[in-house]
Amino acid sequence: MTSSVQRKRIRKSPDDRRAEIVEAAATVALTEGLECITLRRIAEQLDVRPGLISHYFPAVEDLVAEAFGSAATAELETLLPADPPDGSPLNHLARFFARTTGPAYDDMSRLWLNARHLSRYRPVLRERVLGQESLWRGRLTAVVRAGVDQGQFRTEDAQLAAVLILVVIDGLASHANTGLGNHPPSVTRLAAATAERELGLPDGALAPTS
Amino acid sequence: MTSSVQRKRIRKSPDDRRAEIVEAAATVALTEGLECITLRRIAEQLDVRPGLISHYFPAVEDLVAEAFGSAATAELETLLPADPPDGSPLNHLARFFARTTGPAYDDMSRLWLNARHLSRYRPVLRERVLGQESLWRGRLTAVVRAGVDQGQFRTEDAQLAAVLILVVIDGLASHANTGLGNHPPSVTRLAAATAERELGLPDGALAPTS
DNA sequence: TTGCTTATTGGTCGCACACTCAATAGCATC
DNA sequence: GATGCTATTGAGTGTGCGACCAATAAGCAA
Repeated sequence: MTSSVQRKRIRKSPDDRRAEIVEAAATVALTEGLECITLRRIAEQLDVRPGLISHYFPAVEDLVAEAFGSAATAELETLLPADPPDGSPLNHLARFFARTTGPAYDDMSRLWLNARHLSRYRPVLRERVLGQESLWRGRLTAVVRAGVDQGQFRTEDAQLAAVLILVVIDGLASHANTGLGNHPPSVTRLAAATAERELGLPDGALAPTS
Repeated sequence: MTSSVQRKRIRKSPDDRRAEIVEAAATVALTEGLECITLRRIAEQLDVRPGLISHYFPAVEDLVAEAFGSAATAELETLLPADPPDGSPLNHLARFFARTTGPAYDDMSRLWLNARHLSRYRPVLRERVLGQESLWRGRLTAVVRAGVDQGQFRTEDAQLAAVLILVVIDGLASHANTGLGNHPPSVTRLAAATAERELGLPDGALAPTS
């Protein structure tokens, strides 16, 4: 008959709970960074006990990888949906470029930086990052290829062009990350020009001239 | 008369000790990452007690910033010496490009990634990163400007061109970091072509055609 | 040689972390 | 309403971290 107050327990199906945990972790990853994914932090956010997180993810590293994968997949689906909605490849690419160089992409670009760095120490995360890179590259390559097929783009190697675009975007993001921040639009314009040239597009076709 | 064995103490001048500590921390930063700069780790490497490190750096964060600054400055001095040795701006730039996209730059490129990410949480480090960015940008801009003056390069805005080159290099490094690793030389070539175009150089002037 | 300054130590504190596991209570099923 | 399965808890372990500080010895100056 100890006076200890017992905690109200809410019991959920393993699938639901797992999904909840991953979602919470993905949110924390995007807003605070992957290293803030701790048992305590996630448990607090879900109002459960740390032990429960451990129960579903015996090793935190697995949860970290899962969270990154979840966030990256969701973001990619927004940027370049698998089943292309209406619009030409040029439209899709222009939107992709505009979004990934815009402020709405800040969190995700930070997360990429974060994940790439951390993946040096965490093998499980590393695999996920490689997987996502390949996914993003594939998706973008498909768009480029479609554009070539429709005569909108002209390039020798679609995949190579896609990688170049990703490299340039990552470079911009990497620089922006410190907060030199929003480099003058001129840099973004120059980066766009690089992509435009590679795809045989006229100046300003991908992003508005500043 | 306790039987505790007393440690042999080696007493050095504050300046020497400080320099020693920063150097050790810079090495750790380059090889293991900035988060491995801990009182215990650095103390162990120098064969002193953790308290001593605290004595010189009451806040570890300051040591981290110092270590990054030291490593970055040393690297820049190697890549783009302040007092240019013999060689034309084109030579200097070509060497800079070759080195920063080569394997010898791996550690430093990882460190940049590391520092940019960490600077999100550590204000002191952040300031250092911004300072180094400005330093690198300035140094590279000077080279570009010299090349323009000598008629080797042709570009409207030297600083803008310099930033674009840095962005492309960072993008390559960021990608390479995960270990997709050494992307095919073709990507590097494409990146070089971007810089060449921006500087009004013929194809292959900056880096050998693959 | 003696004395004094101070660089260095050793010990300790409090905190946050991941991980473990027996006990327990929520809930689907009958 | 009773039963059984298991999702969830509570309590605890051990590790590594930054920070603090009184005591101490190294080595310079007198």
